[in-house]
Amino acid sequence: KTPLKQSATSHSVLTEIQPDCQPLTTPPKLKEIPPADPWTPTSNLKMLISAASPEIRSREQRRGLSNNTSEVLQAKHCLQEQLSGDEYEKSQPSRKEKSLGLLCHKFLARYPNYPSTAENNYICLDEVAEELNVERRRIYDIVNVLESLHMVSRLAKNRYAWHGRHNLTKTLQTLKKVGEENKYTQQIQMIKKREYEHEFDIDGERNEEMARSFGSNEHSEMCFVELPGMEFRAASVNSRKDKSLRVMSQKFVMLFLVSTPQIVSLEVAAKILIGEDQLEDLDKSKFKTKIRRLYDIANVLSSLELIKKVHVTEERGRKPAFKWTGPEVLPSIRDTKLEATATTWVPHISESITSKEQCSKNLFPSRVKQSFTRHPSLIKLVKSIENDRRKIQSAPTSPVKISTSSDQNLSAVPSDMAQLAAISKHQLEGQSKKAKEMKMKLALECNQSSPEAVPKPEPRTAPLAQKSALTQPLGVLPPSHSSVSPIMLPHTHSGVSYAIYLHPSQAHTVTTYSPSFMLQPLPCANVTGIKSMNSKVLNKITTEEGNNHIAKEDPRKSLTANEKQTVKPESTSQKCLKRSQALQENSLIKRCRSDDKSLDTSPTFFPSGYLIPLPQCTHHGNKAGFSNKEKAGICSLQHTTYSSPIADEIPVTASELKAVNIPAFHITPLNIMVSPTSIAAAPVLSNSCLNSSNTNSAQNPSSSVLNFTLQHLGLIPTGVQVPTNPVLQHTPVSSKPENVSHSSENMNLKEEKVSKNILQLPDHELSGKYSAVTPSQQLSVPKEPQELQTVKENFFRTPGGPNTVSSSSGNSDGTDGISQGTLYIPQRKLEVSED
DNA sequence: TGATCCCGCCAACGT
DNA sequence: ACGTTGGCGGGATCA
Repeated sequence: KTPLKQSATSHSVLTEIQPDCQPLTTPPKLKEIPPADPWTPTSNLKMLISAASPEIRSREQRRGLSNNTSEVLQAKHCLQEQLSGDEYEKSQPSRKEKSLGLLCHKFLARYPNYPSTAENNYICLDEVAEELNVERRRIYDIVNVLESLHMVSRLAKNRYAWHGRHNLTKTLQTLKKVGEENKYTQQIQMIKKREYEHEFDIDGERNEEMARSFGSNEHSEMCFVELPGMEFRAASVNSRKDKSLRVMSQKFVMLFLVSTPQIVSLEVAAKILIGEDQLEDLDKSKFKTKIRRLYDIANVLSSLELIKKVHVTEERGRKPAFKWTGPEVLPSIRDTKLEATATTWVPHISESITSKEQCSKNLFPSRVKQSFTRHPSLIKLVKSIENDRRKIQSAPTSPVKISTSSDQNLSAVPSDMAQLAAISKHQLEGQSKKAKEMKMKLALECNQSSPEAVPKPEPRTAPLAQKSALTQPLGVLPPSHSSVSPIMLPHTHSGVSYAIYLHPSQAHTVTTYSPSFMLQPLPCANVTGIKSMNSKVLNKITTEEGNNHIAKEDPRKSLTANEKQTVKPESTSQKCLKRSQALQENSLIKRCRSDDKSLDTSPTFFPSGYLIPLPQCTHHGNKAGFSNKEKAGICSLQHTTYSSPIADEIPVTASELKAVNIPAFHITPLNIMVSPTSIAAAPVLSNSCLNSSNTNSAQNPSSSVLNFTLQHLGLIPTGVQVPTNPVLQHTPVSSKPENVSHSSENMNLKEEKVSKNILQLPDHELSGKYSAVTPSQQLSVPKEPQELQTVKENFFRTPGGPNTVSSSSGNSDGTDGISQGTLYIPQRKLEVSED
């Protein structure tokens, strides 16, 4: 049968992850095949035939491929099984053979991980379904999750474009950001806590729960997160009523990205995704359905090797879970920068604020509410807006764009630019005052910070970025090292800032790494970004979940785990104590020690105050206003409410909002010297430009300091020295051999109306445009002082690494349901076992 | 058994 | 009206 042959080819491809498997011809090839088959005049007929003996074929194929790797093994197993029952063979392809995971492998095998622009990577669902001998329905399942990762995008009915992993990094970054905004971390904690309480059947103090759920749930609604380049196209083609799978898939991924041990149990995921768990009417059936769906998603994510199945063992028993095995997701440079700009940092601040909203909540409870109420659409809007903003920002600076005068799109830009510039100016002025104030504060709070360190205020504000910025563990830069501190400090001064003082205990929370916290006498120590590295270790090892402990109480109390617990008002805490105590004492102590070592410094003091720039929060809102017109309308209203000082000052029209958002824009026309080869780098540069503009290169810490810091953070091995050029540094950290082909697949960007896109980059690559910077790309970027600065900032900012999770602790005001030291999650012992 | 999750009905949409 | 998508959950398999 001819069809088999086709499938055979795909199987061979199955072998594994080889990125470049036949990048070129997949689509055409597929097409060819059908004609080859004499027996099937019609596709339908063919389908039928294939259906008749799919298992047989697959078997044959597998045998042929027996030399292949893991896949083969499975196949063999299947075969063996079947062998035992000869007669049955035909009847049972065995469920596994039909599994979505396997199907997905086949599907993925057909397309290169990094398709070149040249080839037309179109996917015809019908063809694929046919070739893979599956019903179209199944293909939808796969495509939907791929779409959620922007690995494919729908061009038209029955037609998709294959992007492979080009956009993956960017997508993940975006998802992570959104996840943080949604306070998924806190939600997870909540759920765990609840479970815990449930176990003990403790006094049903629903009050807290109610409050908590209240806070956490609201945003559970979220729309499909789009990438800058792709959304429009897709939107034009199909209605965006996207519901489940796509969105669910994204949310699921977010959970991994914001979790510190990057392990998510199905149960927790399902609850969060359902979102209504608050009501406690855990609809059994609904829950069950959710789980089912999650399995579907997990299967394809597994095929993509982004996650893998594991089991977490708790007192309760073994629970299915998945562990993130995908790339570490670092905040994009751009984002980081923005964040930096947006937020003012105090070195010691260990607190992390997940979202601006959170900030706003804390600061202004009353107002906050509004912001919280973000409608699902809002989030989306914000996202898209942000994206737009980025584009715009990058545009001016991006060399390519400049060079390409030919762009028609550019024409639009100028006017916008002008507006933005004007606005930004305005902002700057306002901010500058505040900046001064900030400086003052900083100076007071941290002796270390030298006046020079304080950069001038930057115009650009990055709303979203804020959250992450706060996340930074102050510990990274020990206060004692005054020289260093300046670096750490974000130079941004967004206008009004508020100082929040955290208790040491809270500081703990901040730490990405929860387990260690409690014991640490010195908050700073905890702060140390121990980050994600741990996660690896954690595997198979017992890990505690729900590490975040938030305590409002006096810091001293929190010094030790025991003490801390004692402090806790809740009865639960006691119980928790019992359970967790032993554990804490054991492993935690170890960790602490190690931490201490690394930290060495010991600022005994914990001035953990951090300044939160309100304006930025506002900006967030502003952003929303910014992008899509339609959305803009909606957004603008809400945002207005945000009420940041700045916002107030400025009329809130949508257009204005836009301007506000883009402040960075004018900033510096960077003279970016980009190496010709690295077009992709351009975006990066632009980012750096923005940030760096304020920053003096002089401020940069000595390389030795940098090295020291990095080493302590575990970002680089002790022996390693970071080259002067930070950019290069990056490589070790994130570099994965994903070679970034600068080539961009030329997704039909043209379609995008976005004039702002300056992306006239010759290669049009999505990644390039959007600044999805891959490690390799970064490398290619010529060193610039500014860039250096940026990189450094990134490092410092993300001591926690990809895993850095903003802890929930932030809300001291309790506005947020979760906040209030009340959120205490008992540590539980988790055993993660791989399957 | 509980964990997985295939299968395909059928509704919501698009054309 | 018909074809495409894809939510959904019964119930078969797997471990």
